[in-house]
Amino acid sequence: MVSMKDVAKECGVSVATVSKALNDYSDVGEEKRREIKETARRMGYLPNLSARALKTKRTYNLGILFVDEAQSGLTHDYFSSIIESFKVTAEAKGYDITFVNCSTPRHGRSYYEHCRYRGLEGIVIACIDFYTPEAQELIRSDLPVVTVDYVFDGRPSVASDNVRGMRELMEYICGMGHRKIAYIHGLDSSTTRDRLTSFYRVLADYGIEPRDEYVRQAAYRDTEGTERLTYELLDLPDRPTCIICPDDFSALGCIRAVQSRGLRIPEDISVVGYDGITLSQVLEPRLTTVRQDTRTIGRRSAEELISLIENPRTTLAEKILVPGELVRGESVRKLG
Amino acid sequence: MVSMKDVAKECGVSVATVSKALNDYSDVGEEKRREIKETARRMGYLPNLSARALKTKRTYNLGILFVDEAQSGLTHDYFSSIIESFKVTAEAKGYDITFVNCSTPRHGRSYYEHCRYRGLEGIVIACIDFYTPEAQELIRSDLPVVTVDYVFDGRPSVASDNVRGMRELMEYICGMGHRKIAYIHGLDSSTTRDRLTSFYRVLADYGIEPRDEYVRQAAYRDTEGTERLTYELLDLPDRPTCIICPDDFSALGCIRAVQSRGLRIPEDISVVGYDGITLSQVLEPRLTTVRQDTRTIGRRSAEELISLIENPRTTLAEKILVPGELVRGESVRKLG
DNA sequence: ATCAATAACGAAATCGTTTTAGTTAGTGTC
DNA sequence: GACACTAACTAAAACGATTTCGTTATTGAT
Repeated sequence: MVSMKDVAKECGVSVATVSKALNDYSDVGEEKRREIKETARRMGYLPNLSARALKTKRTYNLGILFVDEAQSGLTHDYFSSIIESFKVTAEAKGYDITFVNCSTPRHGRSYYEHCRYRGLEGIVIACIDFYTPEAQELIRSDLPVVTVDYVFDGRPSVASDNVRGMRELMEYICGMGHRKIAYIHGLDSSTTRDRLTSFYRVLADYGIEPRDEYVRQAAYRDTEGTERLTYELLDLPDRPTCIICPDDFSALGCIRAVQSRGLRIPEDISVVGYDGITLSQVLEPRLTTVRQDTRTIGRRSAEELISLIENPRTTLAEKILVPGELVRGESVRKLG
Repeated sequence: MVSMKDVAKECGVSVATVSKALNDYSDVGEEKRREIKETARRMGYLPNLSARALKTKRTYNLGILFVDEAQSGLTHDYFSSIIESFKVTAEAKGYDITFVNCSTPRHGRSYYEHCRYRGLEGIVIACIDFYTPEAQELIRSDLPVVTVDYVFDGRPSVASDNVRGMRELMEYICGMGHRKIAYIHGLDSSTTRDRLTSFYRVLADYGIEPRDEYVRQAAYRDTEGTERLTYELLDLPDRPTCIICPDDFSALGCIRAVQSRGLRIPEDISVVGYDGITLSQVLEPRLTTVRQDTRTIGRRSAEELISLIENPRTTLAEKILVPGELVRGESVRKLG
């Protein structure tokens, strides 16, 4: 590998001058600067990041913590899209992205230790169990951290506005005349709680008495669980006219159940999802859902994180809420 | 940050001794070694990767090149699963994974230059256009490289065995009595060519005359294209009894078309996909498809790459073929 | 001519490791 | 007691950049 020393020798100057020329310091002549830059290019010089990082403490490397337990991480459309958008934004600003090692390697380091070890300048955390001691250590640490869909006091976070999203979805459903609305919600998390809150509020707004037997719980993306619970809902003496699924993917389970009972969507029963992933719009009928703005969530996370790194003193908006968008598919029937 | 110097001072020894103790060199006393390791731990010492890399030229960082043009990268189930598996394997061996920057940042470096700059020790390449000059530069470079689903002479690659996979699928379809088989194949690539080869071979094996009007082309994962082509196939005077889609996801388009013509799967027409992603098994009816072994593909890619890095002299198997597995769903009807 | 200011460059220290080549002290042998 | 060995440690030179503090030469003002 050709180093600054080589370039310096070639140009007959010192390494200091080469460094300054390449970094556009003011105290190097216009002539020399051009010559040095040109020979560096010609010789195929590439700066050595390790050496630079050693001096400057800057690695221009961001970490992304993202646990994929049982296929629900990288192969999870919602989070994958967020990551993709995060990546694009960060790269445009000159940062690279490294996965935070989570399969606890031989050295047995914690997330935090691993981030320090790897020299990551900031971390975005998404799609993990935020309540493990290890996760908490990282969130509370001195490293710049941005969390996605989870709010920790005093730390910046970017989240989908589930309160508003579910409100819009519910108002649409109620506006279509539905009064018997079932909600198969996801496992407990701030996301789930926000959506539940809106679910009950809108019911109240419309003067609808909430019914316990209409509210069930399944894991996100669990098609089998949602399928099973749908059967239960369909077997109710007074069955709902609309079923809200935890998310678009699990809605597939709901759809299976409905179809195998010989019912049609939306003629016999309405079904809605949440997320707005591509899948939801290629189903027949097109699913009514709330599209979460993953582009913006990813982009804002990156911007926030980088700003945190580059101007540590700045007080930042601590909680960024990104609104979703109601997608009126064809899976909700107008009643009455 | 606490460095070796701090640990050395605390223990009253030299940095050299600390380094040797921590790296288990033989010429440091058992007593001292234990003491040093213990104080290092107690003081929260973490090795500085940049400094180490500067000396040893080892970063324990692998690159993954993976272009996500128009949502077909990270949000692509097949490749996402491969990456996930690659990641797990590599991390278990002490390596971290960094995305190779592909959105050409301000410095305007090529893939290769970026890899060198970032100090990546090896690269796995998947899901990109292998025929760009930039990609070729990287593939032909002196960096350890493993390609997925693409074979370049003399360089190691890991690929799904599409020849065998399509053969099994076709033999199953023919075995079910189908003779009028349409194939909507993907855009040209070695994967597509392998599958086409098997498609025609099995037709020949069964003495079936290939019919041009049954062979169409759509982009992978393009539901709309597949939907449109399905209409064309259904409108044929002598329409096929079975349609092979480019992949599971695009099969959704095919299914839409079939359903909106009022036809049923598999009673009126059989439909099969390829990939075996989760989606395919939660559809109604469950899709007949070929499950590609993403776990193995990812794992072998990582093993191959790391072996290439750690024992550069070793001559390795240059092309690793990973067999898939026929998944007999419910979407192919038995004829006759 | 003198002095201060500036422009353009270089020497050398530094970042935190690794590693080579010693050095020192202790042990065993004859 | 002299010798060779070994065990256990250290000093110091890298690695490739950045950056501080000089140094020198030139310019402009007086």
